[in-house]
Parts: sequence; structure tokens; C-alpha cells
Amino acid sequence: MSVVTRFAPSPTGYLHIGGARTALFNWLFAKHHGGQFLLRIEDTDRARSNDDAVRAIYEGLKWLGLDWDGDAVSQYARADRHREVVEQLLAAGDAYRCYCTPAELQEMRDKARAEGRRIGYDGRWRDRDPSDAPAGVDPAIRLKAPKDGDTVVEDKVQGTVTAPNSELDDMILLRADGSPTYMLAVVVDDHDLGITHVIRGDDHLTNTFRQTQIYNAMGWDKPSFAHIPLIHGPDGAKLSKRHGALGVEAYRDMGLLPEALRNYLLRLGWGHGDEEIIPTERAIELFDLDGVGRSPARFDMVKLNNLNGHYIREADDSDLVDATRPLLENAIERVLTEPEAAGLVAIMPMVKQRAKTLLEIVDLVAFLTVSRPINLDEKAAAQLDDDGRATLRHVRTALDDLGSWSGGDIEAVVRTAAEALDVKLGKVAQPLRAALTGTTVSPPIFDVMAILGRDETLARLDDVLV
RNA sequence: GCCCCCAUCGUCUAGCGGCCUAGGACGCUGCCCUCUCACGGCAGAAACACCGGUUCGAGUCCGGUUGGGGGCGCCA
Repeated sequence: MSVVTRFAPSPTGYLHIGGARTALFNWLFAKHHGGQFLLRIEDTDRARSNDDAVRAIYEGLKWLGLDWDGDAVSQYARADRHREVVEQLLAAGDAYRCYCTPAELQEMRDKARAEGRRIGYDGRWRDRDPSDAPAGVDPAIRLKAPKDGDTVVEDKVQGTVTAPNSELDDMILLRADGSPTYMLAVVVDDHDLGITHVIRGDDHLTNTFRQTQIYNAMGWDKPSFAHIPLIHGPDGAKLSKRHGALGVEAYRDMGLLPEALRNYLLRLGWGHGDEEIIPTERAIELFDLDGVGRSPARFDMVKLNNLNGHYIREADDSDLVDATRPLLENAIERVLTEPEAAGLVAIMPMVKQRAKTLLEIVDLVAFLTVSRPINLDEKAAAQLDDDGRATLRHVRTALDDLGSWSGGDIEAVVRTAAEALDVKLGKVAQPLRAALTGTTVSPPIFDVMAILGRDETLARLDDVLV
């Protein structure tokens, strides 16, 4: 049997990080088994759905590199089919009309809570004569769920999970306005789409009992279920906006690489021995449900950044230039000039090993785009005291006689100057760095000088020597 | 409140009864490399929540306690 998985987000916001991981697991599982990965938008609640949110999901998945098979399915568009299934259930006596008012239901909940029982519907219309129906009230349709025995879910991650049917009430299938509920729609769609494996967050584990009852009532085969633990914030509570649970586009804007995010998300709740660095190809080869852990994992930005640094170091220079350029241009609010763009390309091999994010690369190459006289930060200014400037004067003079302007030649001149002054190279390099970049941290200074070019370098030195 | 799930270093995890004086990674500390910052290398501190069983033997199996999480909508 060929594997078919699906990712089924509700379009109520962006593609958040937890959803991204769920999508990744489904995608990897499908790829690993040579199956299909489908996308279904759970938009049965029209009031909460909007096109922007749907677009954000598409773009988030695309950026993450999780391509789905075929067109995305709109759950809302399948409402007729959902109603058809309810008609079958009604005809078979497995569903019934309920005329309770919202106030009545609320009262029921309050009473159950007060008596320490599970909160739920008491089944008062379950066996009531239809002729009792109040006039002018549209009924909701509920499943006539079994009252005795247990409902059992065989979960690929959580194992066998059992709940007594006495704890499960008769869920609503069709609202009074005739629209299908999520619980019904998921089951019908998963069945109709031929989904073989439902991999989702374990906040759906208890829902699975109720969905199982629908499968049973319809006599349908159930898919395999795998409920993966939720991602938690640093404080151990379910990840929320309060923790900075951002959309994936926010991680893109922070300068994270999709490959790094995939690797990080994969390792959050899944492991394969001691392997930490698992590029996507390797992940497809290894991924299976038995490696998924049962306990929730906390989201750790520091570790994500570390992994991102690894993938930045591994990346092609030209790819990094392409990825960095828009962020850099956004930061300086203008397009790069030709020399600046060339400088970015030239400096990339030196900066990529010093950055954990693309944004850090932007910081490291800022010296390329500033205009004279450049601003000096506090530490840089401190380097340019009388001593520092005396040293620079000496170097500046030596540089005057330098014919070529290659990194190697520059280095030779500066080293000679340091020897002549009888100081360590650092004593010369730091004032140079301060004068040329305005900071005390930068790529190797001889590379900076070579890329800045003779004229710009000497001009920046003169700026601080007047 | 009721139901369900979970529990190894600060964090992510390896461990599927003896190979564990509990391994790896991130982070942290020290040293080396070094023009700064990184990278890289070396060394180090750091965990089986607790209590009972089962067993010749338990981090690994069972029960309970505690702690954490999730669910309980005419939301998804």
C-alpha cells in the first residue's frame, strides 16, 4: 500500500513553527516511503478563515522547501460531501437531531463542572420522539455514539490509548446552519483522500477517540495515527505568541536558512542515535515514526542558531550572497552599488565562518556600505587614542610606497611596520580595524583593506589622522 | 473538576534488563590556535524526579506519588 500523508492547517494566521514541524514530519514520512504528501486547508469556519492566511501557509511551506502533491484541497468546498455522509448516518440511525439551545448547553456544562463530571452533552435528544421538536428551531445533528465499552486508538507514537465511551459525549456533526464541523470533515476528507497516515500534534489525541467513532459508524477503515508531542516554549508551556512563536517567514527574516530550520525541527522530538547534523537527503533516508519521542520538547533558539551557523559555513558563497543581498539592501534602504556588490562577493568566504545568521553577515559587511567619514563606535574610538594614531601614521606612510594592492602585499607591509615599531601585529591591526570599519570586530583586516581598495583605505585612514 | 499523555545533564537527546564508573550535541568554564571576532582542536563541570515492587541484576519492566503538558465548543 502506498503511503499518503497530509498537512491540514487551519488558515487562522501564519504557518507557525509547530505547524511547520508537523508538515515536515508528514513530508519526510511520505518521501521516505515514496508516497504522497497532500495539503488540505481546514477552512470550515468561514468567519476565521481568510485568503491572506492561506497564502502565508503556501509561502511558508514553499520557503521551507516542503512541496505538496497536487492542488491544495479546501475543506469548505467539500461541505456537500460532508452533509451527504451525515444523511447516511441519519438514515442508518447512527445520528440524530438535537434541538438544544446554546443557553441549555451552557447550563449543562455548568452543572457537569459543579458535579465534578466531564463536561459534555447529556444526550437528552438522543432517544426523544422527533414530534417533540420545538417549532422554528433548526436542529444540530449529533452522532449517536456508543455508550458502553471503550474506544481504542492504536497510535504509532503513543501506543495503545483507551478511553471509556462513558467519557465521550455525542458530538455535533452538522451545525444548526447546516455546516459541517471539523470533527466530521476531517474524517470524511481523510477517508476520501485515501490518507494512510495521519501525523499531527498530540493536542489531537483525545479528538481521535471521537473521530474513531465516526469511522466505526461509517464502517470505514481507519488510517494509522501518529500523534507527535507539541513544541513547548522555554518555560515548558505550550508554545504561544508570548514565547515568540512566530511564523516561518519571521525566521527567514532573521536570516535563518531553510535547511537549518528543517534540521533543527527534525531533531526536536526525533532522533537517530548520536546524529545531529542531518541534511534533508539524509533525513528522508532515515525518517520513520519509531524515532519520534513521546515527550514534548522545548524550543531553543540558541541551538537553532548554532545549526544555522553550520549550514552557513557549508553553503555556497554565491548562494549566500544571493540570500544576504536583499537583507543588506533592506538594512541600508538602498540598492548596492557595483563596487559594493563586488565587495560582498569577495568578502563572503571570510564572513561566512563568523556568522550564525544572515543578519550577522549583514553586520559584518556593513563596513562596505558606510560613507566617509565613517562613524566610530565607542570601542573603536578608544583604539584611536594618541598611541593608536601614531601607529597608524607610521603604517599610512609605509602604505604610500606600496605599489600593488593585494592582501598579501598589504600584510607584508603592515607586518614590517609592526616590527619596525617593535609591537605585536595586534597593536597595529586593531587601530587599523577601528579606522577602516568603525568597530573592533571585523573580518581579517588585510582582506578588508584589499576589498576596500587603495583609495578608500587611505582616505579612511586620513579621516582619523587629521 | 473529569479524561488522556509525558518524565535521563540548563536545553535537544542516546539508552529498547547486565556492554552505563549513563554516551553525543547546544550552551557554559579553562587551555591551544590567532590581527579582532569567529571557526577549529583539547580538557572540564553538569542528569536517570521520588517511593515501592518484579528480577541474580533496573535508567531500562510494573504500581503509586509528585511534577509538567494536552483535551473537555453548534473552534480547528
